[in-house]
Amino acid sequence: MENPTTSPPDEKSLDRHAFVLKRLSNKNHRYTTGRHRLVDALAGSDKPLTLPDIVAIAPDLAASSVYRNLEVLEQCGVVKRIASGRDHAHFELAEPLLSHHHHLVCTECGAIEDVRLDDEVEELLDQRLNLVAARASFKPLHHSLDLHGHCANCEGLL
Amino acid sequence: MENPTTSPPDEKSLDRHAFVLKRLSNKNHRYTTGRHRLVDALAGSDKPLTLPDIVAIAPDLAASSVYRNLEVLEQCGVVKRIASGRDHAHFELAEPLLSHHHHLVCTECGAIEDVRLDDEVEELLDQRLNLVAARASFKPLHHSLDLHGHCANCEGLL
DNA sequence: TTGCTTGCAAATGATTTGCACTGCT
DNA sequence: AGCAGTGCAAATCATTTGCAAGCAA
Repeated sequence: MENPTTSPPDEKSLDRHAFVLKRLSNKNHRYTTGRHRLVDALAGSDKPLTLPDIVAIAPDLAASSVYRNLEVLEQCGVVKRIASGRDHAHFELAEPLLSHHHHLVCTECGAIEDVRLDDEVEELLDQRLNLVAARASFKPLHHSLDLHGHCANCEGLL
Repeated sequence: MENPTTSPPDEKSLDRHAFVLKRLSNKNHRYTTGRHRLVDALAGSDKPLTLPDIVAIAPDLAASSVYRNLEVLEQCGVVKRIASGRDHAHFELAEPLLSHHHHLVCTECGAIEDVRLDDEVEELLDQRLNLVAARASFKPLHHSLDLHGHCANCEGLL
C-alpha cells in the first residue's frame, strides 16, 4: 500500500539479487526478469503476499508463471509459502533475505502481519524444539510460530 | 494405525461427548451420529487427520458431510484445522479436548506428529506473544508452533 | 411436525499442466 | 543452436454447494 511497484536499486536490493542469483545458479536455474520482478514484489512488502496481491503489483506477470516461479524459488530457499488454510496461500522471502519473524494471523479476514520476538525467547524455543525433535528422530529445519486472533479492524466490526 | 474404528465408551469418551454436545447445543446444532463418528475418528488418532484419513476410518460418512461437519465443529471450538499447504488440510480436536501441543511437520511427505513443550516455555511464549499482539492492537486467541523438517523415514530415504 | 442434516451430483476456484513460442547463454 | 522459461488455455482436484430426502427435537 505504501510501497512502489519496484524497489529502488539500493544496496540492499543489490545484495538481495546477488543472493537470489547464487541460489538459482546452484540449481541451474536462470534469474530471468520475471523472477526478478517477483522477488522485487515480495521484497517491497512488509507482509506476505497472495498470488492476486503479486499480480496486482506486477500486472504483466502471468499467474501461471508466478506460481511456477514461486515453486522454483521455494525449492531454492528464496521464498517461503504460508498456508493460511482459507483461500489463497501467502508467500514471503525466506529467512536469509528476511530476518526471522512470526505472524499475526487474523482468523476473520485472513490478513497477516509480521512480528518479531526477543532473541532470548527464540533461543530458548529452538533449544526446546531441538530436544523434542531429537526424541522423535526428526531433523529440524526451521520453526514457524503464528498467533491467531482478530486484527484491529475485524475486532472493531465484531 | 493402532486405533480401532470406534473408541470404547470409557470415561474419557463420555466426557468428550458431553463437552461436544454442550458446544453444539450452544450454537443450536444437533449432535448427530455422523458428528459423533467424526469426533470419535479424530479422538482415536494421535495425529491430525486429513479428509481421506477420516473417510478411511469411517467409510460410511459422506465426504461432503464430513467437510460440512468439520466446519460446524470448528466454529464451535471442537475441531482445529491445520493447513499443511500442499494437498489436504489436516484436522484435530481443539484445545479443551486435546492438551496443548505442537507439531513436527515433515516437509517431504507431509506427515504430522504431535509434540508437547514444558509449561514454563509455553508461559514465556504466551507472555511475549501477548506483548507484541497488544502493540499491534491484535486480539490473540491462540498460537500455533510447528517445527518443519524431515521425519525419520524421509530422512532415511534422502 | 419442523427444519437441521445428509448424500449425491454438480459447481467452484486455487493451483497445475500441455504445448507452442520466446529469449537466455 | 539448444534448452530453460513464458503465456495462454485447458485440466486437476480439494472443497463447497444445490436440492430432495432423512432424521433429531
